[in-house]
Amino acid sequence: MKEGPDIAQIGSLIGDPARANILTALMGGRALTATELAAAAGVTLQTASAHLSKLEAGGLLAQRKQGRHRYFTLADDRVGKLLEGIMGFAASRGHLRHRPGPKEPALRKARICYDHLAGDYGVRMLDSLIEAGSIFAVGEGLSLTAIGEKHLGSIGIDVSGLRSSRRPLCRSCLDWSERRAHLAGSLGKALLSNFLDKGWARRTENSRSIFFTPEGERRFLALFPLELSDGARQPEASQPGLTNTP
Amino acid sequence: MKEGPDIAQIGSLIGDPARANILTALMGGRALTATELAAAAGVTLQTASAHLSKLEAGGLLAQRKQGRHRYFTLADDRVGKLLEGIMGFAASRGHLRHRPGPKEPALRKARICYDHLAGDYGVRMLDSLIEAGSIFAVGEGLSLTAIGEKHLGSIGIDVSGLRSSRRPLCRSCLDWSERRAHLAGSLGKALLSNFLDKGWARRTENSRSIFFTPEGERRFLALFPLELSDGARQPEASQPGLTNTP
DNA sequence: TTCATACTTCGATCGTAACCGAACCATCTC
DNA sequence: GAGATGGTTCGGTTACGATCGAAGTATGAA
Repeated sequence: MKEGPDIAQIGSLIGDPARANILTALMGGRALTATELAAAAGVTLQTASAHLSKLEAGGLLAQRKQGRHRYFTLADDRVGKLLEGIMGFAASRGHLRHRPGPKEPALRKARICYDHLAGDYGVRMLDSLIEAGSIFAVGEGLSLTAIGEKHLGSIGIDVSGLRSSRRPLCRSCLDWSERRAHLAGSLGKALLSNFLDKGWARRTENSRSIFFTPEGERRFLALFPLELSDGARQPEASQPGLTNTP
Repeated sequence: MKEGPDIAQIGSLIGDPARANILTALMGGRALTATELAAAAGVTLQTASAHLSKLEAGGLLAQRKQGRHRYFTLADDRVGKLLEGIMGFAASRGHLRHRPGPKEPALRKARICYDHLAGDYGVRMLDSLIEAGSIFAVGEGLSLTAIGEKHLGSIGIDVSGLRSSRRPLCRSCLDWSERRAHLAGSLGKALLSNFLDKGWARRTENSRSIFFTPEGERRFLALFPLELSDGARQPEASQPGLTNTP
């Protein structure tokens, strides 16, 4: 016993329902105030304050004072990835919260996962990019190709600018609703920002779901077509000479 | 609030120190009885029994009755991956258990991670395989090459047999002590089994650490050489035309 | 059958931590 | 300055869950 890092500490941080609600709310990516988080968690401000202190001490949250407000975010994208990983696991065990609520379908269709697009649309986007040869996939690894750089450049994504950041360009993130990978990393973030900037979609209040306008939806689907039928989708692309599929 | 899967439930399962000890012990990969796990967790048998019921109900554990014994294991390798992910996160935040114990160095050198080799030696093995062209890496994705299949076949790994299993052949797993990737998946498992079978190394009682014999260590290091100096190691291999590095 | 071992269930205790009311600071507006 | 809003700290209550002793069930050994 007592081997390795202390998983119990962060487990218990995530294990409290109020704190889990706070973390889930912050998965939306935007910075929220203590008051907003208290409402999200369903507790009073005092209680939320105590939770927020613990989460920050545990390294899960970062805060930034702005006037008399105190804005909280997830500490970094590693926290987001960790939480999405746990969500994926929980979803696979059927531990959905009680019963699917009315907002559930919208959430499954398109939602924000920390800072990038997830849900059916997120998965579709990655599938389409792989099919088009824009992204090269090996197992769980993703890499932008020269074709992809040109392709995305044409819709206004400055790849070379993204590459200067410390953060990996492409990262695969397991989608809890689709149980398949979608695109994360700085490129995933840039793509979602691009859609929001163009007005194709907008964020909804108090929810992680992303609402596409009819026009935006049309354009999105045109930009990311899928040739294969749904049943035949192959998430793990391979190449001659490479053998990774189970 | 109340969006998405219930992360609080599994958070609280992992969040109890006794249960965390049980899970950590089971990361060793071997099936353990309730009595053994009670000892590992530092609680009485009754208490452990209650914990084990909860963990099983939560889908983290699988049990198998054998005579009057009841053997527990992690439910599957996804649980192992989840736990290793949390460990990696916890280690990165400096949440090591209190202070490094006497067993810590051995654990950092070579240990078992569910069913494959981790620690310095695990990371070295993967680095060497990539350098030798046996494994092709793109970001976090790993793939066995034709060269690698021949190479590993020569030391007694039956790759085609492994490929028939449902489980992915190659998978990268983040090492909490080295903070870099090591090889998991059915190939990772087969390699460790191979070393143990050959007597190069053996498992230690009541610990996840792996002990290499002097002869085994010599052979292991010869089989997996490293050309690059330690400082210049490049975890994310790339290929002309592929651009994934930050 | 009898005894021992492995484990579970029951019942009671006990500690901790989540919770909120109230009071207290800090920052902004007027 | 006074008042309002955002947030923290303090104190006391409460409830849940971890814990163990004791008794009960199942399996194997003699």
